[in-house]
Amino acid sequence: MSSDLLAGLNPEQLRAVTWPAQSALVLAGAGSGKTRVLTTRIAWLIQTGQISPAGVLAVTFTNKAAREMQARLSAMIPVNVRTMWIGTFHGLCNRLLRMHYRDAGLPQTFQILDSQDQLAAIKRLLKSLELSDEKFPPRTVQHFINGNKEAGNRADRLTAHDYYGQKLIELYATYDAQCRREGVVDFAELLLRSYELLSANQALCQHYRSRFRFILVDEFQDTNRLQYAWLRLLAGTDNALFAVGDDDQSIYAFRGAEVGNMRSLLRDYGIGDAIRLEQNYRSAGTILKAANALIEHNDGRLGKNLWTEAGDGEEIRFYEAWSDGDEAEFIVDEARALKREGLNLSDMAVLYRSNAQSRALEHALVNGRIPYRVYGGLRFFERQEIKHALAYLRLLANPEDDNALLRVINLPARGIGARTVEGLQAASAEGGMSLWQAVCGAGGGKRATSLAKFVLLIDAMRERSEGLTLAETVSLAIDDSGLRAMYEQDKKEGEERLANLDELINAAAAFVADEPSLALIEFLTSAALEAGEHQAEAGEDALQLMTVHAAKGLEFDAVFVSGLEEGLFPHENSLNDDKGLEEERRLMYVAVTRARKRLYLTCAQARMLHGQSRYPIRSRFVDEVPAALVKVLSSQSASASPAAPAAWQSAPAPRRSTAEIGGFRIGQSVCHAKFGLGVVVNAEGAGSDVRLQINFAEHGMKWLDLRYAKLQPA
DNA sequence: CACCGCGTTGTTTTT
DNA sequence: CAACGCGGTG
Repeated sequence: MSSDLLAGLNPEQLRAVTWPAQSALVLAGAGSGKTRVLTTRIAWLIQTGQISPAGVLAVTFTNKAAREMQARLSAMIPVNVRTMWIGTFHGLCNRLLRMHYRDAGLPQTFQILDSQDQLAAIKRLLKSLELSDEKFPPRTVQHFINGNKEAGNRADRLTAHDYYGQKLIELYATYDAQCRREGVVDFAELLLRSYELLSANQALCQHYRSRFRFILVDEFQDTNRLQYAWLRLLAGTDNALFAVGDDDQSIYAFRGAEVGNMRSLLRDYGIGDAIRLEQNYRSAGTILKAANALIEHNDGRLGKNLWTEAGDGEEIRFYEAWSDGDEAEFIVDEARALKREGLNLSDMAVLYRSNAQSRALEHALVNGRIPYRVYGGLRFFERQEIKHALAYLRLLANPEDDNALLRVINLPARGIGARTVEGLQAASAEGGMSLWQAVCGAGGGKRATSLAKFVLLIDAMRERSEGLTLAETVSLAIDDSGLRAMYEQDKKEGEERLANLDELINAAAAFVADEPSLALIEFLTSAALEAGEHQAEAGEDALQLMTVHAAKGLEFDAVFVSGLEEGLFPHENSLNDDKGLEEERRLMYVAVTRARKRLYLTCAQARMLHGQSRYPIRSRFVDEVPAALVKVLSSQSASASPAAPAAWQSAPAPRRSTAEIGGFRIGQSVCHAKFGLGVVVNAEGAGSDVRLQINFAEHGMKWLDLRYAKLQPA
């Protein structure tokens, strides 16, 4: 009964769940029961007969979120979730393109390029066009292409005002031609292609419009322009677009997310006002007050204030360490203490701005014998040995896949070197054929022997794989290609890589294809689309380490937000404009709202970065937390400059609490007998052996040894 | 063709 | 402090 379904919802949640068949924007704060609202609404729509399961279209950003939604739904109502279209934008577009590959102008076996593959393809293209990657950095080209695809622009619709721009457009066009020839599709292409498929094909579009009367979108603040256009296309004028998001948690603008889509949605669909979910079920009051105060510093918000029925709870703890090592040791000690108090390590997280920061933490954790687990970094299907094995499989499925061929034509080494490959590329460009065709057509000579052997190898593999199961095929590819033998030779990393290859065989064995005859194609697709969620946790209770980005959507009893220093968090590359700074602040907001009971903020007065010591000042975000909510924990630095809460509430001007080194501080103006006026920008050393880096007005950057240099404050 | 060593260069990340 | 890319040598 629907009464069961709706039981326990608060009034706002209830309003959102039972919203009539119209478009809506739900502004869902952190910990306000967003996923519950989304899934309950789907269940309610089905239960009240407003749609059939096949009429559900629900879009998420990660596969994990999609799976969670499916799991919760099948727990709520007896329904086959496979009939529903619940998935990521890319997953759903893939589904669409597979079903209508002819209309979309794609081969049935089209494969998906992940970002790595795309970059490799672009590098290859630049090389074949003899463009220096200094003038055309591959990453810049990649960014240009993806940015334009996400704006819905094909190369032929672009115009340039200068030579450089013109070249980029040409590159874009040539890249697309290359992808078409090879039968591959990048991530942005999945979206753009399915957008074009629907907008060019009235009947098809109408079919889906009448099917998906209710479209639900999660994490709407993270959608880009093309994704919003795609949603609008499917919604047409009659369907209800139900979007859930939080502008304060928009942390992916750097890769094209448009928070502005939230305002656009209100305008485009004549939605009077957003439904606000502001009651928080996660964090203690003090933590929420801190989060609210912090995010208040941003402009142009849709506006929202989190509150809770729970009490204030504990104070927020702030610790300013001497060094990054000291900071890490502090965290280790506190984690150990919390564990003694009965908290599981897995209910505690250490968050940081960038991955490089995990090193110092890991070092201290190993020394302190605290088990930990680092999230992020290399994912399963991105590992090189896995990529190599997949490349052989892709060649079996489609020998025209130049990317795959180049990856493994000489791996393991079989006497086909760079010069030979260059020759092949020249031949393929000249003859307008794929590399595989060029390999097959190579003439006589010594080189041709090794090339002919390679053709024989791949063809033999394909023949032998006939009638085999997917797992057997994967295993065969690993063995026959010589990959296994190659890694068996490798003393250093071979063992782990072999284990991963075996894991790949296991994954293939567990893979269930929709269409058995396409099992290999489907397996390769899912490898690209789900680069591999982090593997199932080993049983051990471990402290969780991850970037703030990776922590979005998660929650922990205790959270350490570390490295709160200007230049690190907020990151220095974001300090140039207000937009960048505001995104950093939202990142901080995400970090703070991960904590249920206890929140630590930590920073260090000295930090190793890029092999150099830096002496940063405390992050402005620390100062944006009201002092009354914070308990400053004593440290050695506290005695040097007593950090009385009142003292660090003198915002907005950041106080200089930099460590002194040799009587000088970073940022200080100094005067040198010979070089004149300058500013201290960096320092290293200790005791009497101190060196300062100084930017002199007249003489530029210099390192000076304090023992010899005659330096005085200016 | 393969390997070694030097110099450069460093965000965040899902699909 | 790393990881990666390039250029030179065996």
